[in-house]
Amino acid sequence: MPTPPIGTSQSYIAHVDVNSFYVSCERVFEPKLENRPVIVLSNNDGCAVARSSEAKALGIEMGAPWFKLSAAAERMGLVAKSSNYELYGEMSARVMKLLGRFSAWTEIYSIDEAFLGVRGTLDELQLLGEKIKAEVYRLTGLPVCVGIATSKTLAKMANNTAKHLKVLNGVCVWDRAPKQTTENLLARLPVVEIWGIGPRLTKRMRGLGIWTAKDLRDADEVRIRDKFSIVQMRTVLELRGIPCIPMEEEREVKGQLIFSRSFSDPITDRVGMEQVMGVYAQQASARLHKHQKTAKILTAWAMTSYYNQNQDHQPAVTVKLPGPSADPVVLTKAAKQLLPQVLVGVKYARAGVMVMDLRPMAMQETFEPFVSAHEARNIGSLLQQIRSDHGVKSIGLGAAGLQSGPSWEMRREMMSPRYTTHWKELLTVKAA
DNA sequence: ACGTAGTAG
DNA sequence: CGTTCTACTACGT
Repeated sequence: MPTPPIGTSQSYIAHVDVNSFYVSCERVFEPKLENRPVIVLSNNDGCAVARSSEAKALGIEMGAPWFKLSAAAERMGLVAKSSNYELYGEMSARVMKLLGRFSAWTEIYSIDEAFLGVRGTLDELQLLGEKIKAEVYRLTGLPVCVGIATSKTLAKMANNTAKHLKVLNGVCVWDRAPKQTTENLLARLPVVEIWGIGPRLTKRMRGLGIWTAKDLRDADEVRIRDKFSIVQMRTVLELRGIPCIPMEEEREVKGQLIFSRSFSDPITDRVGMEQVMGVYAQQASARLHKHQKTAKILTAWAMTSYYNQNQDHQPAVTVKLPGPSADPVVLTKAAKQLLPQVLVGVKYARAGVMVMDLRPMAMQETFEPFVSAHEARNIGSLLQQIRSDHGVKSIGLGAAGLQSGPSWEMRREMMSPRYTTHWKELLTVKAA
């Protein structure tokens, strides 16, 4: 008697992503934005980072600078919103929690995307995709598309197909479509549209006669590895439906943390830069404390605007900390080592602090020859405690602790209320 | 070990 | 005048 088959159904990957995520979040709380061209702007209201389909139809590109759009916005009926990351972060958490109901095996890939390990017949998978879409919409108000295939790369491609082909109603199970259809799609899809293939690789691939997803899938994978790298070889196999990019474990903190921002007004002096370094270093300290991590290396940098070609300057320092640390005093001191390189009178448009080589904060009794006096007295934890009780702006060291917002604080003139995270900004509903 | 290139969202 | 921010992997030295 034959043993029963272990899995009668194949293992698949579902890729779920929210349509125009930031715009959709804004629409949940402001339904009059439905069916209108809407964009969400980057920090400082600099450029468009999310566009509704109507805005895309107006020809507004990703990254289009607001100063070039603002004049014509009213005539076009275009609505712009400043980014409200607190709102998006919270909506994202709701979606991800919900997706956990459909699979115990999920990978949160970005703020608005997740991969889910799923099984079933092709028809069952179709129903599952429809169910996911309907439930996310019912419980969060956000529209998603679902792509299902045997590899992550194809699942992404299926999702993209679901977004573009209206007849699919937002769900595409790749292997369920007629062979002829998927072959045509691949033959028409430029390589730059494939996950992992950017503009540089696209150019090099064209040189080898590889223009479409079909060309790449049918290319010799060993040749691809030799001409490019193992990453692109995996892409070739993934396009053939062979999973090569595994589902990743959830990582609590990444290998590095970066704090960087463009300024609303450029910084031209050492005092200003000193304040900025203080703020970033303390933000870094706060995040490290929150995750109970320490860093061994800190890099601080500043740069002039890319568009200011006659004044190009990018000072940077990398500092090996005296020992693994999350201490705000240690980090601030390290970040300020950038200052001697800062030229007075040069217009710095942005700056940042990056901490690397992160590792878990040592337990209490570990031998620590490099502990500073501040650390020994636990000032870092104290600051962290006060921040969590009274808000991140309640306390800080030196110039970074100043209350009045310096001139380089973020410009966010069109920001929506933080509906879901601040009691005073709750949505008001009026009964007719 | 560290810096650079390339990519994603 | 002005064009986001964060984080990864691979590779070459």
